Amino acid sequence: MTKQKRSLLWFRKGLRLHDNPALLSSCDGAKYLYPIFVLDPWFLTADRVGPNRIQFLLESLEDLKHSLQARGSDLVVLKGKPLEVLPTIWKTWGITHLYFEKDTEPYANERDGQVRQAAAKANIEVETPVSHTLYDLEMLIEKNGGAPPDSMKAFESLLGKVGLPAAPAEDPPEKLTAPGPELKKTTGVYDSLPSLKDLGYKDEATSSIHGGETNALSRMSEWMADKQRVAEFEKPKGNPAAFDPPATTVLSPFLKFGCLSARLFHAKIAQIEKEKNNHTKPPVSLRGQLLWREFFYTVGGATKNFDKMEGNPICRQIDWDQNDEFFKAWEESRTGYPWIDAIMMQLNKEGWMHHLARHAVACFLTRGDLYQHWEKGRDTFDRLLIDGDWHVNNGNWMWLSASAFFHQFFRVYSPVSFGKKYDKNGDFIRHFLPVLKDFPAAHIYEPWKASEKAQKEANCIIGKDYPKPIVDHNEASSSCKDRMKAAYDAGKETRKREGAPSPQARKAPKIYG
DNA sequence: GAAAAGTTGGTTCA
DNA sequence: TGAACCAACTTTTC
Repeated sequence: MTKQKRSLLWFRKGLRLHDNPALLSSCDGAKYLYPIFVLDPWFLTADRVGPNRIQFLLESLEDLKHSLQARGSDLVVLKGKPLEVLPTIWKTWGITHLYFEKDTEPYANERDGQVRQAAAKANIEVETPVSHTLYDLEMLIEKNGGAPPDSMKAFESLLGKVGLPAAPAEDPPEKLTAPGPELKKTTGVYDSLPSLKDLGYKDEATSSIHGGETNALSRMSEWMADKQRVAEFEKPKGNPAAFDPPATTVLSPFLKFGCLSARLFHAKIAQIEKEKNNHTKPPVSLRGQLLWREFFYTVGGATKNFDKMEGNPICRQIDWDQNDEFFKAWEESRTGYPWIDAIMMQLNKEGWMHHLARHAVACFLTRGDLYQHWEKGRDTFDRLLIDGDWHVNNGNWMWLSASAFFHQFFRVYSPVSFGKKYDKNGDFIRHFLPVLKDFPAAHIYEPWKASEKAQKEANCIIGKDYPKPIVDHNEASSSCKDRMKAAYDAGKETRKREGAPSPQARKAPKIYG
């Protein structure tokens, strides 16, 4: 007689019921279903993940729990290293099958490999469907001849061969497989979800963006109700200074945690594109934004040392400075450039900025002004962004620092003109840097140029109440450009000497489990 | 091998 | 507001 099927459904990302193939398979023919989330202490330190993202996660878990309960199921949350927690509970619950969504981040991949091994030893069947990305990345790499595409153009032509992404999975049944009776009686499970404080966080969350599948779906519907806006979406034309409301969808945090399925979002956009004769196209269109995410996932998953400069075959080797004063000033909104400092305040408070605002501060920290290493800025974003995503974040930092993908290092954003172009009056600065709010529009982007009298009238003395600029942008950017050119030239010499990395050398490291 | 393109530059001048 | 110019990278297209 065969054993009764008892499914363990391990949520990590993919915090949703819609388009969730792992959920469907786990219910299929099962006697009991045990849905869990494991709070891994590796993530739960303020220097690795800030309170805004953890709060967003907790809200997403709360929402998921309610949705599961509404369908006769439940969710329990445990704390500990997955490799220790999982074997304990699958023994206690007599688990026969384990389901979780595939995750290609290095930490997750390593962790999941070990979990698979432990599961195999315990005779547990494991199934890990792809539902975080539009495509199975392994398949994309294979179709591309074993190496990742190195530009968006190449990626688009690869997608041309592969076709459209699969449709989202069907919705789960109204009545899910019931949880086993011992689900909540197990040692170590949280009766109700822990708070930030319970998890050891001293600071409160300050973001106005709140997590969960319910919020994700309503935000998406609301945004897409205006079909014309979807059809005309053109990323480079967005306004980085708009914050109430922002110029983009702000769905990225929901995609990061899988509260929203990329495949569902893609299908909804494609539907509108079908209805409209005129619509923008990738890479600038709204659908194109999902393709950028997919591009960075594909390249990031198949490039050695993707999150480092050294030993990274696609990353230019650049002689970045190490100046902790500069870096701290950037991180703590003390550069003396209001446009830059206001964006960094938004990052700290909201855990989200417009894409172009990210460009402005990333360029300023690296090739534009301060010549600090992109890895340091990457770490700050990774800690503070609610949507902080390993693949996308690393990819974009290499892009902005002209280390990979983008090479026109002589195009530098001005920390004064760029913001002014969109927000002449400086409302964005006034909101996020209230110390400057009384400066007239003529001085708000360059308050150090205001006379002593004007500074007094604005109740803000530059050098005392708000810092003077830490560098002269014209001097700094011109020196940065010279150094970038020298670094590029040196790299060219090296490549000539050693030859470009062969496709073989660029072959994907085994990180797809 | 030359020309054009590359999701999102800045400044100046009419 | 838009065109010309700045200085000049790599990849793609022809």
